[in-house]
Amino acid sequence: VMILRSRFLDARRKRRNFSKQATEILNEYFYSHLSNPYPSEEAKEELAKKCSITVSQVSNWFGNKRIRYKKNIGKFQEEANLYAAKTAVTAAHAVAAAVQNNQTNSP
Amino acid sequence: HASHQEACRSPASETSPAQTFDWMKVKRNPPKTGKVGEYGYVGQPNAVRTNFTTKQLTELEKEFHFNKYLTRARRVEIAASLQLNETQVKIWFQNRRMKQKKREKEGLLPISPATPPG
DNA sequence: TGCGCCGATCAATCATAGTT
DNA sequence: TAACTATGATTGATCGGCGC
Repeated sequence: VMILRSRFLDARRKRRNFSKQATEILNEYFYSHLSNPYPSEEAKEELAKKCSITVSQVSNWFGNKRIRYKKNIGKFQEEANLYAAKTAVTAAHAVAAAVQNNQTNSP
Repeated sequence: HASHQEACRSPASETSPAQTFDWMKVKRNPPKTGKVGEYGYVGQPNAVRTNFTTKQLTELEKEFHFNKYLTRARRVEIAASLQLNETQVKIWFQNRRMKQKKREKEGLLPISPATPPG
């Protein structure tokens, strides 16, 4: 078993978890697009900027998230409901704002 | 099988996290990387990911630096000398090119946070 | 009709960070 | 401190689309 792992011992070495808010942003996107969690290149760039990470890292995050989610959906139910509720509130606010905006400046 | 739950809905914000969408059912076919015999394909469809040895990777890397693209002839030579399928060599180069491109892209933008507000 | 390439993704695994 | 889990990155290989 001379599987020379030495080739790795250089990159994956020091890994840093993303900031909590970055993960928050990524999860919000993921769960609010659960029917099709495949952000476009543009969306990835936007997420990358908001999270202060690279586009590749956004791609890696979604790739890992999708695989791990479908591998064990049950394990993510709690998280899914959490973000579902969160986005629901956000959506409600958005609607409220839209209504407000509609009443104030709309022919 | 088919579900009949979507009538009208916003592009975002799902209401039932428990739903199983098509992307969750996606399954990749197992690798058909069978061993190459003198009589053509032999052996079972290697159902697992091949682990290239350091020697193979070193040679492939060396060749890559010489040529980013392979000719059919060169591919045959390398595959034979490294005990790999022509397909594996072809795929390795393909992935290597993508990796190279990603590196060039990464090593240019990240270091330039020049982003004016607005 | 087939092949190689691109771009995106899958899926398994590695090595580490965080938790118990 | 050890054992276990969560997570970011890597990579051989697949999928769909494009051009020749």
